[in-house]
Amino acid sequence: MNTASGEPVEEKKSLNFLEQLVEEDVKAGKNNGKVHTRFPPEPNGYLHIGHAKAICIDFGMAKDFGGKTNLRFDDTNPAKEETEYVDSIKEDIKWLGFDWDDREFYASDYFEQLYNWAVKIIKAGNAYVDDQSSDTIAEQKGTPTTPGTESPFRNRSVEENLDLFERMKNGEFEEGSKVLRAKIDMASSNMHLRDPLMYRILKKAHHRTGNKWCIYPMYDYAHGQSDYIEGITHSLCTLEFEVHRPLYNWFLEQVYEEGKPKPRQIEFARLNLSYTIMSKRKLLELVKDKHVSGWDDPRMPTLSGMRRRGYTPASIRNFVDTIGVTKTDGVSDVLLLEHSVRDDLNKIAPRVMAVLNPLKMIITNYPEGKTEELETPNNPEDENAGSRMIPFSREIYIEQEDFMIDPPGKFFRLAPGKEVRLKSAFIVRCDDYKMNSTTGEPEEIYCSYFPETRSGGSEANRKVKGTLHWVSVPQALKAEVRLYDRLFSDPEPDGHKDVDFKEFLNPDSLKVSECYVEPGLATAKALEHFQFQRIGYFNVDPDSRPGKLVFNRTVALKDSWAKAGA
RNA sequence: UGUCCUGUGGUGUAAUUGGCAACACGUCUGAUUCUGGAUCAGAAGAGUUCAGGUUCGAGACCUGACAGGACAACCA
Repeated sequence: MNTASGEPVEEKKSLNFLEQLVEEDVKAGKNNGKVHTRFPPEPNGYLHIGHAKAICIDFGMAKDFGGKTNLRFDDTNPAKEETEYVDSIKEDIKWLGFDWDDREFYASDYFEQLYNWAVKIIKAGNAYVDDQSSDTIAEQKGTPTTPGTESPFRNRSVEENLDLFERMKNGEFEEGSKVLRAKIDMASSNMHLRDPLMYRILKKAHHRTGNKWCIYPMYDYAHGQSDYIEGITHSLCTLEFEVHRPLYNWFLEQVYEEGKPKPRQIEFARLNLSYTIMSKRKLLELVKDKHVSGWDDPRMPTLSGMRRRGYTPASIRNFVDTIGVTKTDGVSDVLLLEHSVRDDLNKIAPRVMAVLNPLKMIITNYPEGKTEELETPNNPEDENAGSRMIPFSREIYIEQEDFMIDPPGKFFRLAPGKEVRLKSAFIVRCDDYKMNSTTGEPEEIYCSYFPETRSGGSEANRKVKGTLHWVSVPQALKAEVRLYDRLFSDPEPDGHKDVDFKEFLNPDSLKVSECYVEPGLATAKALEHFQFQRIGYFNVDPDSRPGKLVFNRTVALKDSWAKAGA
């Protein structure tokens, strides 16, 4: 944008609350004005659209302030974590368009350091080994409204604690028989400060450290210290960690050395999407119980599922950008997401001819056996997209719903006696039709065409209300289409206390059928995007094979005719 | 009956030393179109959860309600 004088005008976009806080820190010279963030997934599931928001924020914030972002796997629980998830997470972040360079870290890389710091905290008298069972510890925790009670082991000597903790590490005790706890305040109004666990005994192999350790640090202890080790300045996370912040800071103070970057935790609202569930546990349930074909089922809100469905990285980034960053948790409408894909695909997806529910049209005055090639633009929204040739002949398929024997007033399509344009071809008039005696539906329609109305021809400018897409019968390719719809029929499937979210599974979320597509699609590659003209955006499923094409519907085109309730 | 956080059109957000509530999506008109798409023009829709207070002036500041969310895993 420019002013009359040619001066560039800064498009003033207001900063979100996170950017404001970070900017204040930078201006105040904290951490020498540096900004370094991290994205810390736990490798226990696939990334979903909610993670995409966090990724965009973590990487975007650093980029905006000239800093870097680390990828750190928060792998402190060997019982749940697997390498399969590590690989998929890396693939998804790259696909989304972000890069961590060589800064790929693991909390498990820090186990030794974390252990040494724990020893230091014990020596300072701020941690102790507790011999009680988890049930007893839970009981002593109190409730949000009543204070907890102190463990009888709370005041063991430093020497005894040191000895016990080392023996815990050496595997001398059974799983669950001892834990290391921070000694803070059993009466705190913040439950997380009531002597939280730092370490538990887990005799399980870890996906990276194998059997080297049999004690593993808890999230609160490991996460903040990992931030500190990596020189993270801003530890951005979701709102549910808000109450953890005092503990985050407490642990940090135990080991902090002057002059080093001091990470600051700031929380933002996680993404909630209507008609969608975001819980990893529940998504896993859908996979395990075979309600979907896998983590990458195109109906899943996972990034791998959305990629397969035909969502583009840009559409997801734009979506995240439009919903913004705040501390108010609400539910964003999937409509915004869908608008975002349409918007992106409209600009980049080549238009092709495809007929989902074929109805044969015979053009009675077109020479039998003749075929001609007609030129059609690849994408009218993109001047550089060029054009291609498509075959036309005496018999073509049109969409069943584009023909009505007795149409209502504003029906712009084909009906007996009416004229319509065939996209990039001719204007035709319907003269007659044949009914199928068993179905009671039209089976074939007979039309005459007007040779001079060919696109670019002398009568091409004749006004007709409707334009139909079509596919020439002899050259048509048969393909499979998978028509996807929302996985759930309720706006908040997991928002009902007494009803299981699976009750809201949409039985029509997938309809598989056959269609006819133009011959040029024979060479379409997996994940390639197209617009099936007048129908919707589709992409090629990885299941697709030469001779057995498979298309997924990403999202339908907006349809004001259907919406009018016709 | 605790502590912390949050309340702005249907939805998501904006209003940066207090100054006539803005934008996007959606909705509805109309124009245009060889996609009933896209595009363009326009309209409706909130007086900012409520009640007090400070002020010439409050969405913003103060007080008190109310509503929603988070927190009592050897999960992250």
